[in-house]
Amino acid sequence: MFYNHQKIEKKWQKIWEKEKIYEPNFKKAKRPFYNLMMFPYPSAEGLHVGNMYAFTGSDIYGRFKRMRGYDVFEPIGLDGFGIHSENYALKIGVHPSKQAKISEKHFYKQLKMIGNGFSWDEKLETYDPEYYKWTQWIFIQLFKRGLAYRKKQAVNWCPSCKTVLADEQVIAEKCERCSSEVIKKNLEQWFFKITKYAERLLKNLDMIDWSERTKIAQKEWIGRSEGINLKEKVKNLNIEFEVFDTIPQTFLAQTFTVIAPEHPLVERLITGTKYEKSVREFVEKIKQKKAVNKFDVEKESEGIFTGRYVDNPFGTGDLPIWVASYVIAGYGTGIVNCSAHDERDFAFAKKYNIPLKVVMLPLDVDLAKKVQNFEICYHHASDGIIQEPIEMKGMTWEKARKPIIEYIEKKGFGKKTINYHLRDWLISRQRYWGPPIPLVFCENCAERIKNKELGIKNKKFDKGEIENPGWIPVPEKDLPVILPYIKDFQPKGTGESPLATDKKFYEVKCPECGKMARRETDVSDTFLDSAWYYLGYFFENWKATLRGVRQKASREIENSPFSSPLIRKWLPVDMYIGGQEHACLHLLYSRFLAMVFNDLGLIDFEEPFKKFRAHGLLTKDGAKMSKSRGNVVNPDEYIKKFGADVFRMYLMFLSPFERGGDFQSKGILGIARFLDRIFNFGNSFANRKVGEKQTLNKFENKKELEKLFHQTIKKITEDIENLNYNTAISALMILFNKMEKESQLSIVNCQLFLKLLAPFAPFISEELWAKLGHKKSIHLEKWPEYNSRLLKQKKIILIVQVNGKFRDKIEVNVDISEQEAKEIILSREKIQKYTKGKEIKKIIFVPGKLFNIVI
RNA sequence: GCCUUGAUGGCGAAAUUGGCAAACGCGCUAGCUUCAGGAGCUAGUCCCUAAAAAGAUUGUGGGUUCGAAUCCCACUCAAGGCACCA
Repeated sequence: MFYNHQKIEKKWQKIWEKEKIYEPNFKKAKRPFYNLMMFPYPSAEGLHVGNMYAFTGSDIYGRFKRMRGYDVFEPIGLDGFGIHSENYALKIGVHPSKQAKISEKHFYKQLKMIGNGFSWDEKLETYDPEYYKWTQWIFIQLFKRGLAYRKKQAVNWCPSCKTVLADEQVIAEKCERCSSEVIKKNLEQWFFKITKYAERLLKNLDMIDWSERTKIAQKEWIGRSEGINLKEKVKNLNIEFEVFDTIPQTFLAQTFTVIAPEHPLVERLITGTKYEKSVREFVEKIKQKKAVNKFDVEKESEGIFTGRYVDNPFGTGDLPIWVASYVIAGYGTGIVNCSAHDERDFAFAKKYNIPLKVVMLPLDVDLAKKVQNFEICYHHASDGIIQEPIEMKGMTWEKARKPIIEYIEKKGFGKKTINYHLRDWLISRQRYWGPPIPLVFCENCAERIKNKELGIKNKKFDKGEIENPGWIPVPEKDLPVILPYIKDFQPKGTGESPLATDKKFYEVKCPECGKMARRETDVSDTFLDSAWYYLGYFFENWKATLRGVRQKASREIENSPFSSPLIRKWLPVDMYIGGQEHACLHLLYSRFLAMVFNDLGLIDFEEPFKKFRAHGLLTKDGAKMSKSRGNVVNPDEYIKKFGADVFRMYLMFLSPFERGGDFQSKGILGIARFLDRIFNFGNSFANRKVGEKQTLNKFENKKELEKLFHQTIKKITEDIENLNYNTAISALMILFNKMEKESQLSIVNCQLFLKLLAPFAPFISEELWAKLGHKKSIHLEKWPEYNSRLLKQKKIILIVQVNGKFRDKIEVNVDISEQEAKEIILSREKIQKYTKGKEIKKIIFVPGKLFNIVI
């Protein structure tokens, strides 16, 4: 019989949706399981095969958990607000609000095609005003607590997208979205204080069950480094500053100091000296080079002497202060003490003939000579021997660290300090398609705050208002600030959003004092939309459930969107699956916001995703799929031709889910054949009644097959739990190959097999299940249990080795003793061939496994 | 430079975590079939060999062990990430 997948799949999509088999009862659910997959952003015509790969992997896990008795919630939505979708709209010349509706239709259609068990009733879109109302609300909560602030600094600017970007969105100096070279611009922008949470973001990583590589990536991005801040004074000037040093062991080797060109102190150091003009020129030159990011670290380590000295607190001579291109203004204090025990410092000193000093030597005499003669730079050597200070002489570099830090602190030279590489999250964007930042700038209120008029009409200014004078949040009852329709939505490149062209939008009265004010015209970063969406599903549902109807939440702001009892019940997310590329973007931002919500008392957890697994990358002919390479695979054609089940199983059969794989369509026929055979096999049972031969559960006279069934159940159960779908499918094949060869299989065997197949091939298993006469969906059936007693073997194959080489195998009782085995084995001809005339030195016997004769 | 992951037949891969290397699938070869389709069935398919026995073989080189794809050391290559962070 021909398997008409197109007809069958359509039929079941409809039935599933109508009968709501994937909609959990949020209130009554006994064993809630939140199975989340990163929701897609519509930045192209449709989903590509990589998305399908990820969604299928997540869905198999969800279906498995559902059959294991959990109330699984598998939501879906679209991250359709923001630069990703806007860039696509720009490309095809359609207004983003119009394109959003088109994408919605197409994406949801594709997502239905793949056969996932989504809760369609709960879907959400981030551009829905009912959704971004809360994105704005969250912005205001952060503002009020002083976690959002405005600051002018050199920021990443994408000349193609014509907007600023967060550090996390700059990948290898290129824009995360369009791969253009990112440059630096000095602009005033909104930031979220994620650095305040650096330590917590780092520490909590030890408590969550995440893919190790994702955790490592976050750890490195946060970049904690412990060191010491040394106090310094500038000679003949009333200037004091600190320098950060992570390797205080060699602090006495420091012979000069370098300062970043952008450092505000540079001006004060040189004003009125003969160095003034040349240093200023140098600073300008470096700034310009840095702006276009054409700065080669290796080749262009340049500097200039400022004419000033540090009054050395250690009494080892004054340290000349240089401006050096390799110092970063934004890290540590932007000023660094330099020594012969640092490669860059060493090279810099050699280039400009600055004197060096050595305080640590290797044990090797020849090498030590070279170090002393400044021929090589000796650094980061755990076994280097410290020469100074005298108190630590003879200690190794590694061992000296602690006592030297104590020594420095005791002498009052400096203090222990921790620095992080993590920077604050740049949140504003000069684009159209995003949630308007819900703030208003009022000159009058700015004046009042500057004049310390901190309270008016019984209302006090909050922390955010005091720290950002003049900036007043939109009252929560007035949310959302609706994104106006602007025909010419193109980014302007002026440093202002297209919203700044709409007078009606930005001319508002100050919500605080009533005078004329100007609304913020920037929108917020897309990653803010997606940093809380996992909560959004519950928020809307909660409201709908309370009202007993499924409808969107009302416009009124309730106490808090997060106070739903369902959030307490369903969160944090039990299993989150997504791409590794979001390790330092979405996954970091989501954790940060959850911590903030936790601090605000909105939620009772601070880690949103208990378990996270990064799926592998699906490549095409060994290369990443991308439009520029022209190797993007369109899944629709494959689904149309072979069916969703074949496509799902083919993708999962490629390789382990967490490793990713290479899409070479030639193997797909194997899976197509396999499902075809299953379909024919299942149909041969179709005309029997369900009740018939129900008792054949016992597998009479088919001990071997019975055992295989139980082995397979065990294997697949474990494999799915570990996301090893490829070997689970292989186990299904092995079992089915055996079943086909059996002449008298019971309907029970068939049913059992279909259940094991169900998470992988939801349509065909459902179709055959129904043909067997079942009224209830197979996806709501109970997952088969295996009998571990049956798996115990009485007879086993004992492997016989001679000198560790495989020579023979014999079937014996599982509990055979060494002596018994020895007698049998040594009498065998095959073995005698090797042992004849040789002395047996040793016998290694692993019970139930192996017998090794050493001669 | 640093970090992560990986390297096993013609290809995708498997190996109970130190105990029969190559399960399962693709491809290929031969035969049988005929609902000419995305065919099906049977047998074979790591290398050397006419075949068998024996042997060699998991990127390279070394080590630990009765025994290594698996553990340790050094290196090579590939993919991805970070990178002036003192």
